[in-house]
Amino acid sequence: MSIFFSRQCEYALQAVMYLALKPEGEMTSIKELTKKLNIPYHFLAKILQDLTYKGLLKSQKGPSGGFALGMQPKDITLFHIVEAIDGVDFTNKCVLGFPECSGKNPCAVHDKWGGLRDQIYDMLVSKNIAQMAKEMKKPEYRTFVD
Amino acid sequence: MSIFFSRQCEYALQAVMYLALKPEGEMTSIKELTKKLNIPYHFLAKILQDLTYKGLLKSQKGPSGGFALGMQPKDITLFHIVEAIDGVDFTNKCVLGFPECSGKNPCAVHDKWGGLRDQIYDMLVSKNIAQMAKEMKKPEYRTFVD
DNA sequence: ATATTTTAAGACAAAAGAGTCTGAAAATAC
DNA sequence: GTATTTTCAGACTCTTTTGTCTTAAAATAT
Repeated sequence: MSIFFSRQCEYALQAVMYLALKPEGEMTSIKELTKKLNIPYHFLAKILQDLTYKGLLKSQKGPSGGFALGMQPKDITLFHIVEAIDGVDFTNKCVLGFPECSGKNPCAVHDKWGGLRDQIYDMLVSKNIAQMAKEMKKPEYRTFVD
Repeated sequence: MSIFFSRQCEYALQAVMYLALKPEGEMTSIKELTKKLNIPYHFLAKILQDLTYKGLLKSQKGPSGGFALGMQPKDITLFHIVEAIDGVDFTNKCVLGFPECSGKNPCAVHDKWGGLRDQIYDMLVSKNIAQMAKEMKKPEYRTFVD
């Protein structure tokens, strides 16, 4: 099982961050993405199509075609991607699964989780996708191997 | 989808907290639990059997039988239950799903998530199950309806 | 125009998660 | 000992998630 995001969503986050490192206007093929990120080809294809349909990416068919960001990098955050793929139920659901849990009728960790939820949200929106991706390219990190 | 724990795990957490409110030695039947917590009967049965096998609960067959805590309430935390049902991969896996993410090769949110992970852990171990359950019984809360 | 390279679309398969059903086994009560 | 009440065990089904495969459609290059 994945930790917090679905597998699809993890792949989406990784792919968009990878695209964010490319020079504006340059298209990247699924082939390159699956190779570099080690994601099943057709599975990733569907995810990228989905993100394209939702406007986060744009696509181009034919030779030298591929995918690129559909908006300005500074206007995209991890939260946008999570929103598009997994939805954002985590912002309002009880972490222990009590259906009746609410501010007036809180579960035992209601407030604690409330704070954590806000911090998770913050983690997803505090930097844009270009900043995020750049962090990962630093020579001492190199999560994206050339 | 559930937020952070699997459905099974949510049910397990809820059931154990419910049992923690019962006087020591008293057995509670699946029937009562499913009724009060609104969990599918046979599904809960399997979960309780699992927790029993792992020593967190004890069981008793026959009339006036049922389930009860298998250890002192003060020695059980939410973490023990999560550990038994979902496992604790969340304590060491990358939240973005990068297989190669580590302290030496961190993803863009590695440190941020590290802090959050610790806080989640803390949420699960800072109080024992009896304290947790009592919070939920407070008259002004009443997540457990009589 | 034709061949090539790419995404688009949808059916399909495999695996995991959630939930159901049935019958056996054990404990109790009578 | 018999009937009843409970857990125990396992097979089964349904749904969701993950992943694969095939064919079509569009764009490009020659």
